[in-house]
Amino acid sequence: MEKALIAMSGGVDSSVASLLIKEKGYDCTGITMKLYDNDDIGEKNTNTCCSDDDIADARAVCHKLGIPYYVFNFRDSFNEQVIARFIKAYENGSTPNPCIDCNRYIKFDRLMLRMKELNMDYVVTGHYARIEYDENLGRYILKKAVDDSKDQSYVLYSLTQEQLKHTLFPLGSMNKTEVRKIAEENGFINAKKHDSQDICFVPNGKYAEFIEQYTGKKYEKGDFVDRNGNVLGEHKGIIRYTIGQRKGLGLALPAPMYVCEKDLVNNKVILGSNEDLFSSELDADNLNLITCDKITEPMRVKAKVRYNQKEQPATVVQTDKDRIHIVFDEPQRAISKGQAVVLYDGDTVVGGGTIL
RNA sequence: GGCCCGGUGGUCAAGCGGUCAAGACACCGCCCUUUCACGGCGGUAACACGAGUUCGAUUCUCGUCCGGGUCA
Repeated sequence: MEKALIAMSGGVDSSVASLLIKEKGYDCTGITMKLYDNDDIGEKNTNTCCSDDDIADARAVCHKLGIPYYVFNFRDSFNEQVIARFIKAYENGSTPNPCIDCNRYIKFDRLMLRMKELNMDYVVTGHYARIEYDENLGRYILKKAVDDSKDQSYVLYSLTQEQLKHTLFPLGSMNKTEVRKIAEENGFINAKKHDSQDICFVPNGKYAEFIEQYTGKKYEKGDFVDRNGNVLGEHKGIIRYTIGQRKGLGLALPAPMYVCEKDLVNNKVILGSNEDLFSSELDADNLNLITCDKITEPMRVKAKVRYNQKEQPATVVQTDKDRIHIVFDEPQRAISKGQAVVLYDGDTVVGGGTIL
């Protein structure tokens, strides 16, 4: 009997994933990764991912399913691989996506290693995405979820062949409504729990405050300037802004202005109109390709530059071992350094990288 | 002191005789969302003061007060 290690957050999705995997006959073990202490982030032990409540929920579900349950302490890895990168990215003027790093370095790396050490076969998560083995390619491929509105393939583009081979996403072909229904039918305690949102380790949504508190640093104020260099006001520290941002500028202007650029050297934030945000090319590194080893000639794909965006037609070229260059058919809004570009061929994830 | 310009929500800023007094930014809720953003919906909130003209004044006139400019 194949052994599955199920990563449970305490939410509905991973709970239902556990049930489905168990029904398929795997030898299951449920676990929750302890990624940080709420004390670390100045929060009460409620309402955040990995809180005591979540652990209790996950444990209750495992109990109901009759499978063993453990908590793994991954605080150190999470600190180094996710939180530290997150902070460093903002300090460098980028806009990080910590969920992607968490998948890349924690769930499908640290956790997968542990799974292997335990002589198990699969890591199971509640992600909405599909993994298939393609005979023609001789490769595992990652595909979008059947429920397009819940598709999470974007945050999984970094998975390697080895990782895909040892991963199961039981919810990939389910609708969210079905999942909730199954949870209710099975009397899961979290059947009606709301979906997660915000950065898990910044539950109040104020990431800049989190960074300042965590690092003990203060990020210098500076000028907001327009594209001609005219000073429009004072910004509250460059980490607080991302490309395309409109709200939170605190400026009284006749028309909406958006963050177009961040000038770290001069500590300036450049503002412009919405139209100023569009551009049709980008470079990305940190390349991970799933459907092939290498893009040998210009390739037509659909690509997206943010999680919540529909794929856009584009042409990709690989410019280096680790790099690609993309030209979109139509200019895209607010392409932001640090976010991921993910390439699709229909429902299949070709690969992706980090925008430079 | 003389002359000129201006005083509309927390901020910026429309309106210039009859408007439920625009809009933007901020703020507060909600929606969207496993990132950050964008976006959508809703909410709080203003015509400096006094006296005139007028059926009616934020809008016209005159004072007062307060800014800013300018001139000897």
